[in-house]
Amino acid sequence: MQGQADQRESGSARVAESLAIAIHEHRLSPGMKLSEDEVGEIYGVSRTVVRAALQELAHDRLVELKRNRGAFVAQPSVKEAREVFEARSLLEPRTAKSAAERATPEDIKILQKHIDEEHAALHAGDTGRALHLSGMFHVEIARIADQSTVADFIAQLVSRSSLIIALYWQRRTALCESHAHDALIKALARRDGAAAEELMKHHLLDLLTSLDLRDQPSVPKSLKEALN
Amino acid sequence: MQGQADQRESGSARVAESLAIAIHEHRLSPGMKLSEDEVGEIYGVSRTVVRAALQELAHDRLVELKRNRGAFVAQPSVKEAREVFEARSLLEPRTAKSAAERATPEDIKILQKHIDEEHAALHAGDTGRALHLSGMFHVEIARIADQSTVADFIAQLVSRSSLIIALYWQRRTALCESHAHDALIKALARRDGAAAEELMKHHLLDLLTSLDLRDQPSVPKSLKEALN
DNA sequence: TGCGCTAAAATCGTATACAATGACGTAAAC
DNA sequence: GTTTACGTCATTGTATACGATTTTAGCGCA
Repeated sequence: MQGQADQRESGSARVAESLAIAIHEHRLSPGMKLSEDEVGEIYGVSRTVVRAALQELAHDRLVELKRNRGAFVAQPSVKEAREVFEARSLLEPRTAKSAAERATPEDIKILQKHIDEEHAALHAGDTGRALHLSGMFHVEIARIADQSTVADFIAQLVSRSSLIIALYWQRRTALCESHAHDALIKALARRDGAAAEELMKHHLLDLLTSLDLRDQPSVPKSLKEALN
Repeated sequence: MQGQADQRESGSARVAESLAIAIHEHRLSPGMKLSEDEVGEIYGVSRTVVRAALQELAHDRLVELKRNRGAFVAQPSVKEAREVFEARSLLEPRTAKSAAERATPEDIKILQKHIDEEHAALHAGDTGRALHLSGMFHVEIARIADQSTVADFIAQLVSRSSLIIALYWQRRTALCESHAHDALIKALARRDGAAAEELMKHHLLDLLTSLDLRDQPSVPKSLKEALN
């Protein structure tokens, strides 16, 4: 995702990406322990490459490395959650504006495909995959803006947002938020930068307010973690 | 820098920080090869920890990892240089505004100390250290804004800016740019958020325009690299 | 039963060893 | 003289081994 450009995907990059997707799709929950031996056995690689992968994920704040204790799927605090969306609100609206001013018909097609797949996944009941694709939509917009540096940051923030949603999402809002993406793609298609910027800004605000950020640090999986 | 919070600084973190500072201070030039054996011998550690450190630096885009070829101090392209300053212009002005609204007298003292040390280093002829301290000033402002997520991004962008300056700085501007930081600190001291935002915006613009971003990709150290 | 101590088991941090890939120099052919 | 093929060397990628730290289970005792 944010790794350096390897022509042939290195072992650690493959493991890191697989784990990252699993986290995005909420198949790995916040707080879960990622034992080096266990992960290595699953992917058929040695602890060396697993450690490299975990370090990469730790750098993206998707896992937390505790010295001599191991790697755990990160559990963003309420403060961190607010910070992530604050950072996104600084980066994404302006980036959406740039994207709107540069979007080609092919770009629009790719975005539309993302949305279609997202709807399909949602219809199939695979909310995890739908969430993942929803995030990819944001990253794709940054890519269209031809700002790979900002795109990397946004990709990282989207990843962390996935963890934040896993922890703080309020169940009552049934309809995920597909309308926002539809409106965005329309603004991009007609190259309306100002509209895209405004839509993205409100979309992020809606996302933030749909979270329940009232203090409860997390939902610990076991009593021990609760009392740690 | 952006690593996970380790209570006791791990070996790789120590090596990575030392290398990062050396890069910030322009003691390691863009394009230089960082042999694992060599670095390991210097710091008295094995290649295992050196590799971890290099991977961390690669994630921050300070070094470039070429598969089966090794690690090299990064040589940001002109496009990357523009992207870095574009990202900074998205993040730093608003962050400076937040910092101004939150700055305590102690914060101002710390910032002033940074400036003083910077001036002292400059006076002592240690331009490398002055440049490093100048970057730390920007990171410190983000820290004052109490936005650690954004602060991490800014820290990474400042690091990369150091490399960009090493490659594209125009020598003719003698006076580094100390006035800008002085003006900023004054705005922060009187809690003038709007002024701080505007000052930071122009400061970054000045920095960008003081670079010579006309295409020459770099100054290769040897003929071979030139023809690679 | 509950608490504290001890020891064993598990897991991580680092070093070393081996395999694989690319770099470089030499030599032969055109 | 230039170029290409090959062999050797150096350097990285991965696996394994060992020591250090933490966790946990067992045991005795209050």
